[in-house]
Amino acid sequence: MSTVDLAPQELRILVAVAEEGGFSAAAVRLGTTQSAVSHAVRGIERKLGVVLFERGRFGARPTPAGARAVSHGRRVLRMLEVLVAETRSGSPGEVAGPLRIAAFRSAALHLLPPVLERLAARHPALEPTVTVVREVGPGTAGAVAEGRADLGIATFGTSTPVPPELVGDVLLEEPYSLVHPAGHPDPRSLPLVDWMENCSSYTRTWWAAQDWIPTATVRAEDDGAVLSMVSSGLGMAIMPALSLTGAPLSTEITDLGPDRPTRRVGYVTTPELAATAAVRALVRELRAHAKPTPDSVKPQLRAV
Amino acid sequence: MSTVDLAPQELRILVAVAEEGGFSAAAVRLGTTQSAVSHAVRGIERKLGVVLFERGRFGARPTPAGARAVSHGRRVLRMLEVLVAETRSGSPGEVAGPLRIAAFRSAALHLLPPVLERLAARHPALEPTVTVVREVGPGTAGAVAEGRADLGIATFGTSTPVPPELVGDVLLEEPYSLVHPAGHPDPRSLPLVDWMENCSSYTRTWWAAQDWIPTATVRAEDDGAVLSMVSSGLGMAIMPALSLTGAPLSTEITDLGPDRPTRRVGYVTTPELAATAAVRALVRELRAHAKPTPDSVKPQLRAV
DNA sequence: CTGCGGCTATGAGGGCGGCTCATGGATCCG
DNA sequence: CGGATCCATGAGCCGCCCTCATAGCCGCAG
Repeated sequence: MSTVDLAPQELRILVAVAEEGGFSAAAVRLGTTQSAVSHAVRGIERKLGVVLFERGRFGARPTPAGARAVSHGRRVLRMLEVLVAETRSGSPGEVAGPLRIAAFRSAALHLLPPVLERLAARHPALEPTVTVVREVGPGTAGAVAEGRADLGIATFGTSTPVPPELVGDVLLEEPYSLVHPAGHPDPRSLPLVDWMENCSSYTRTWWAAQDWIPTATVRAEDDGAVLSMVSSGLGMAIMPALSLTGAPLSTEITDLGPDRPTRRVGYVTTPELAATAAVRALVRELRAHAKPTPDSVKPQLRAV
Repeated sequence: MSTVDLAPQELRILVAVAEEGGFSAAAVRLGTTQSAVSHAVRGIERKLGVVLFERGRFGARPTPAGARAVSHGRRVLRMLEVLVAETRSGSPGEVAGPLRIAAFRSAALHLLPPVLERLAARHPALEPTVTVVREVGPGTAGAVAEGRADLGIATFGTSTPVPPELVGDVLLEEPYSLVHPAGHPDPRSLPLVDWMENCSSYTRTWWAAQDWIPTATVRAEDDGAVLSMVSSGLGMAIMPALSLTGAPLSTEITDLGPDRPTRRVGYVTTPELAATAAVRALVRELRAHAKPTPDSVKPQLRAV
């Protein structure tokens, strides 16, 4: 029956400690004392009856319970921001305030710019921020789930399942193509260039059906590096369309035919932010921009 | 750049003032003084730079901005509850805490009991509360949208559209049947008994296709009153199946044939609550109980 | 018109929570 | 062993929020 109150300041302390990895560093970030942080964390732990951080020489690491508290806390803080912003703005059509977007590299470079441009034209008071997140491990969906971003541009695949507490939709399904140095006599003799985020779960099955395999495989840092290696004549690569927009003239792109592998790209957000005017506006622009794709593509995530 | 903090207590005050319709009444509900409420509201308004309530002899009514603040505030408070509950509970499979359900009368009486029984068996620590809400005007969906309930059992019809910021799904489609006093020689000669919530948008089109119309129409308070009037021989009625479960033996029910009108009953909740373990558990039980209905029924609400 | 009974607004004062300051204790490192 | 770098803890102070008491406003009844 003991109803527990967590003040916004307390939530900020939790988040800061988790992100800075220690009480002292968190205190610096918050412009307060290490002592205040220590007292506050202790008080919160007593209120909740749960230990939230493991303390040690290293600083402080969240326990599982602490991790849950932090990620919920970030969301609550974000909702409080939204409350203030949407309460202040007179007309409901008026959208303002920050909007944090997490995207993998090629989406941030080639998908988002035109969308954000039109979004800015329609809602000048909106302040979008794009953070590039490696689409490995938790990826962009993880950034959203932990409250570090409001909306993520993600690839929907079996390799990294989307957390069930998120909602989202597929925006487009894009094909992989073969890219190789322009005018090369025998592209198939070149080594295949791959990169970390291309978990190849998309392309693995496709390769299995082919009657030839590349002579060698080279790994690169990211898809941009892959593309520059290909354009330098160092190899060939199988890359998704988004990574190939703006490919240099020294490369040649050939379609892989009807059985080519594809990947689905979409957005992910938290349920509470999906109701936000800012997120809705961005989703609207994203959908409008991705219109070319037939909407026969089934959404992967359910309403509830 | 002034980052504004709203303490949970302040949010509770906003919500209480909006729901009680005045500062004094809100103070009573919160177990504090009218003065504290007045000071708090003034302080919040100064922090936000917006007038949240119109004051008058009548008490206090929220301005549009105030209404936005209140509805966001309720959600933030709910999220704080969730934070505490999920931080404390060790395993994520463990569901506990209050769960507020809004349902129209016949659903509360005939649909929910078996569902809640199985829910209680599976999650003993869950404390469901059912509130009966008239399915007129905003109805159960309104109760959910305003944060007074976590989940609503609603009828999906054209008459009262569901607010776009909610999510939900259809659970079952149930037929209307004719109910009349048992053994009556000519039921059609009896007056038709109708009730407020039966907005008749479901049945109107059906009546239009019939070759007879009832001699007279009587209005009753609710579907329970209608049923008792019918059983007393005072009239006949067109009622949905849920209202007819447990109808007394003195009534007779006749199917209306293949073209009978039907209505769709489902659940409605807010996106942020849809991610909650408690709501998910309830939805799971609701779906399991409503299984008989073919799931070919398309969901009416979208994911975002 | 005047007193009464609803409201809310406002000022003064007090208690308590959260902050700072200073210090202590633990642990690693050279 | 001293120093560095963490977090913990106690004392004291300050500000916020609450209570109490009172004032102002309006409608209503006699």
